[in-house]
Amino acid sequence: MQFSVRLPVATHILLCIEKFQGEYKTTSTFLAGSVNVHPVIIRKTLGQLRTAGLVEVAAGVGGAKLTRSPKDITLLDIFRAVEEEEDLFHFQENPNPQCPVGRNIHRVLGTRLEKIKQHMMDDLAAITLEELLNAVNEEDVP
Amino acid sequence: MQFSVRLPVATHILLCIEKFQGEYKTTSTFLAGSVNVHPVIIRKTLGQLRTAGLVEVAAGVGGAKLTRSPKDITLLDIFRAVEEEEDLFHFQENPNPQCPVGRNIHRVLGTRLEKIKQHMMDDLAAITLEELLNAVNEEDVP
DNA sequence: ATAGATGTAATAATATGTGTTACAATGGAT
DNA sequence: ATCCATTGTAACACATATTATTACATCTAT
Repeated sequence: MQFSVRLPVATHILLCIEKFQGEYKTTSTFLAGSVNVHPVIIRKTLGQLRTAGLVEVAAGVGGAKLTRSPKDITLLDIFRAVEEEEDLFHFQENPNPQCPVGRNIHRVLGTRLEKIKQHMMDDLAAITLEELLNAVNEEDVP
Repeated sequence: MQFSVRLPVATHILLCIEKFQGEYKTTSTFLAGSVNVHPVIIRKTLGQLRTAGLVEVAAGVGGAKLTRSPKDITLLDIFRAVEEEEDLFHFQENPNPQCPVGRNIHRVLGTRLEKIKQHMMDDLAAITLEELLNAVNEEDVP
């Protein structure tokens, strides 16, 4: 079980938008060429990023740009833009309320798993697009 | 995107095995009654827990028991027993190596996501079956 | 031997993720 | 005003993962 490719792809898109700003028009086809997915996937993802307020996309003319500085965009912003807000783990719906384990498992285990998810969110929030962009620029191994 | 019901179900199973040890024979049908899933799901999950060395199952006669104390079984043990070992996020296979973002994204983002997964594993390792069992016993709200 | 139980394969139904085609709508360029 | 590259979005196809269920061979205390 793993999270989908959407966070990595969305992050890739945002990095390209910022890196190539002014140099190339970052159309869905251009971005698709870097990420290596179908342009429609790019457009769908850009749509989610636009809904989340992270990018502005020029309808008609084409191209996208960030709405704010890369230092103010975190992986958590991107994660929330492309993933549903839900529990980290799926719980069995109707455990037996006659059983002391059954009637307590969701609360007892759920609260603890909730905290783990919160840690994950905190970790994602600590990584900015700027940090990733710097790493790409400084550690580039052509 | 969320993890499957397997970790919660496996944890439920282990809690029941320990809680009802000596009182009831914890067969797949008995456990299925508490978890509210099909007995075959229980048997498959018990199979994974047995492979991981967490339980012994009495073939033929029926019933299961833990191989060690609940304080020595963590959620990480259970997680590893029922989930594949893989990256937390799925990466796009072939990003464009001509693009500075494309040829660095996997390493730059991957190493950071790897750390987040490690934190999650550490969090899971910090929660023991004993802690959960105590919580079930002490906070039981019938 | 029998009865109840496990181990496991096979199948089905459902959901999710990803790729693709198609096309209306947009908006600058001419 | 028209053209054309582009976006936005629906529709569909396909693969994979998850969960439920049936079936049955195997096991073991009695």
